[in-house]
Amino acid sequence: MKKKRKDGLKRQSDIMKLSLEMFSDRGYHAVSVDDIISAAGIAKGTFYLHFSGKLEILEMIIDKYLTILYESVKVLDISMDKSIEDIKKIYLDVTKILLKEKGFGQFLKIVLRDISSINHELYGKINTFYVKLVMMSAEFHINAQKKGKIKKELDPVIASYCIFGAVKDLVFRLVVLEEKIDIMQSISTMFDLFLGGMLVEKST
Amino acid sequence: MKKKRKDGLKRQSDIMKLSLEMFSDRGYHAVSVDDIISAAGIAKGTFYLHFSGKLEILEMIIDKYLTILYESVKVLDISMDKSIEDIKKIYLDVTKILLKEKGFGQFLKIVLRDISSINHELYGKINTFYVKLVMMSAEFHINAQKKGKIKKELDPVIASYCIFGAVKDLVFRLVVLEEKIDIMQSISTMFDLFLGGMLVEKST
Amino acid sequence: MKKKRKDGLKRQSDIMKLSLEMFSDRGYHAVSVDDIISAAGIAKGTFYLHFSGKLEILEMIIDKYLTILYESVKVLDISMDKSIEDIKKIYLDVTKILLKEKGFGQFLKIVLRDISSINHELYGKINTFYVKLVMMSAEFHINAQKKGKIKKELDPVIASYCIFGAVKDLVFRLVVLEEKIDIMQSISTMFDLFLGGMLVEKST
Amino acid sequence: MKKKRKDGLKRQSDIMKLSLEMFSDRGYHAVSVDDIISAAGIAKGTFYLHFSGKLEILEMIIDKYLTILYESVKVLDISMDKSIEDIKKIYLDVTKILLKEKGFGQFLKIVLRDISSINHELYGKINTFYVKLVMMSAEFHINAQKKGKIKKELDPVIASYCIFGAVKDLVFRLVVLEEKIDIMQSISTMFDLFLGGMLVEKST
DNA sequence: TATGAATGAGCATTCATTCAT
DNA sequence: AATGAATGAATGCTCATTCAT
Repeated sequence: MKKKRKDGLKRQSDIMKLSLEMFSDRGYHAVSVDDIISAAGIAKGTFYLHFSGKLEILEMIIDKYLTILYESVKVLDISMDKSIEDIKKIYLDVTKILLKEKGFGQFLKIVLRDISSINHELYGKINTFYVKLVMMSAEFHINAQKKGKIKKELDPVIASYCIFGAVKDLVFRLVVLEEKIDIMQSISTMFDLFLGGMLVEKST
Repeated sequence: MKKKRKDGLKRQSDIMKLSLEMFSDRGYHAVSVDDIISAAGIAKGTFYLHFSGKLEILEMIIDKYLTILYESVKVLDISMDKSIEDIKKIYLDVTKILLKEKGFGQFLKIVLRDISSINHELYGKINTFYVKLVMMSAEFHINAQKKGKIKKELDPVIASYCIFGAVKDLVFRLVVLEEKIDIMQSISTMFDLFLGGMLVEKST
Repeated sequence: MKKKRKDGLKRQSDIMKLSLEMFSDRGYHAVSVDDIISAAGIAKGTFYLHFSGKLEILEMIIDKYLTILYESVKVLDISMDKSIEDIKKIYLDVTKILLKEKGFGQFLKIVLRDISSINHELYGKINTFYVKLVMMSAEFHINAQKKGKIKKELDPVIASYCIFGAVKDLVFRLVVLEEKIDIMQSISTMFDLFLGGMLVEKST
Repeated sequence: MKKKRKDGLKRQSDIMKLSLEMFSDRGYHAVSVDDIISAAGIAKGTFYLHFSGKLEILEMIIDKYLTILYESVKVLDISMDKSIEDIKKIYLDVTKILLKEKGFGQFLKIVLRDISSINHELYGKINTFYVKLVMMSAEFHINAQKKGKIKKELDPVIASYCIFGAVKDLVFRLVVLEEKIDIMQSISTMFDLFLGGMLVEKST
């Protein structure tokens, strides 16, 4: 009966925030529109006033965070010429900023757990970004290879996929499985592993 | 109207094969029991004669392939003392055998794409196996570290997670995204990367 | 296609009235939700908008009439001190009022014919009311015994159960079996029987 | 696989005994043919070899006990001329014999709890027997009225219905509700009540 | 903007019964 | 006489979406 008037964008943003949390907690498929509207305290019609359906909410969530990520990546892009230590620092800084927002973890959880099984071109968007990251990494490798810093015989794309595969799995265990992981040690080990390899150098 | 009689197990196995294919093609959530029975040309009742529900089919599929995988892993387990080259060969042999069966690829697709969003303790089964593999790898590392073949400063568990993360991502792109990937080169690069690292050794 | 809009409570009440009639006519088990919705000319969803299931409708019907009955009983409760003739009159008045509403007869039919075979705690509600009635009667007996109006050697609870058993059977034949019964004579005979017994008093 | 051959009648009787127990415990509607055959350890087909369906089993059970009851009633029928004490004794004897068989209690439970809500002419059979009993009682009353033992102003049929209504309710509470009831006292009170009434005789 | 009653296709499941073996 | 795989109509229920108010 009450017609709580709100600024349209504010309401939309509220519903998105709430949906993100519910999707993250219970999975996209397990959350119904009814769940969302009763949690948001709005009527059915109001929901469809703001979104064309359940999928659109997810799309908007994905778009929102993807926009942020593309922005963040620009910073890395410029850094092409910097040293590994600088890169490392920038990565960590960006990561810290992103993880500060609660929603980003929830976004990651949905992306890593659910998106691939929803399909609707949505996975494409995510994958496009992922591939872009990998390719940036590959370009960086090529650059470093030209400078003689990195082994020339390594395929830069494949190597990049390996690194991001390892990182993705770490994030999955952290965000989706909620394992207690010593992140600093994990990252440190990853750097050592990817930079120096496992084999003991044979001293001649 | 016709009652096509079959041996109970044969029919069950037929339905499972068909379901596996449909789950793999269209995703677990997108396939309804109706889809399965109309594709299988059987009546509703016949389905529920063999399975308690849609989830049970998936469980039985998972169990079937997990059993095969646990069997396959036994072979690797014994190989603890062998050289890296031997290990490499055994892995490739097992992989070849597994990939020969069409169903195994479909199983992998479901596992990598859908399972994490279904949850129902089913993901646990898969993860338990995955962790077992990682731990076997870690034990192998420890062994190799004792023999001085592998760097002692690398955490064997984290390193193993990195390797399996990279491999998982490769398989995902291969099986789920159906990218055309040069597998031999990918594996070769992965070996070089993980064994020798990226950095050019500074010759003094 | 058309969306006949109604006040929520009005529609709910309409469905209840209709269900009551159908349950009464054909028996609770013989009436499916489909039967109800097609008779009511509403969609499946509309039914489940108002009721959580078939059983809930019955529960709400029971609750509605039980509330009325408990209200009616309050009148009797106060009358503890009155004479048998007064009691008789009040009983008849209340009965007349109740039987005026068509639904009450249907309610009685369901209660007497179906409820005991549905069980789901629902019978408990009915039985609780029935026992309350019997106990009120027993208290009245005790009162009358104290005043020397009624034989002291009769167990008041058992006697009350006898009376209500006889009445219940009468109502059953009237409402469920739809026998043509001369109610006034039946009640009159019952009063004579229970008050004075069957045996001819031996005059000395 | 095993084809346990049994005498047809023995098997039929076994299934009936089992069904009776299950119907009595869980209610006719709540027991499926599947329940029966799995409890009996026979195959679906075997069941339909002996019975045309679930309802037929119930019918056969009802018929069986009704036959016994009609037999028992013959004894009472002859006793028309005997005294109240003799009648009382015969009733108690017959009751004792009947209650000795476990199945009779189960039969009563089904009859009093379920039958009226199944309807299918089956209730008619039961009711016919019930009415026969009532009418026998009425005839006895008339007889006794002629002999001046019982008040002439009481309608013998209505009075009989009262008595049987009271008895039915007692049996219901005993068999269906499984209340702990002092049967001897109940019967004793009932006799006192129906024979002598409640009112204290006014001595002049 | 906002509401919430209404929709109906879709889904999972049950179960009495049939019939080829 | 016995089996049990197969049937399919029937049933209960969900849920994204629409639309009159």
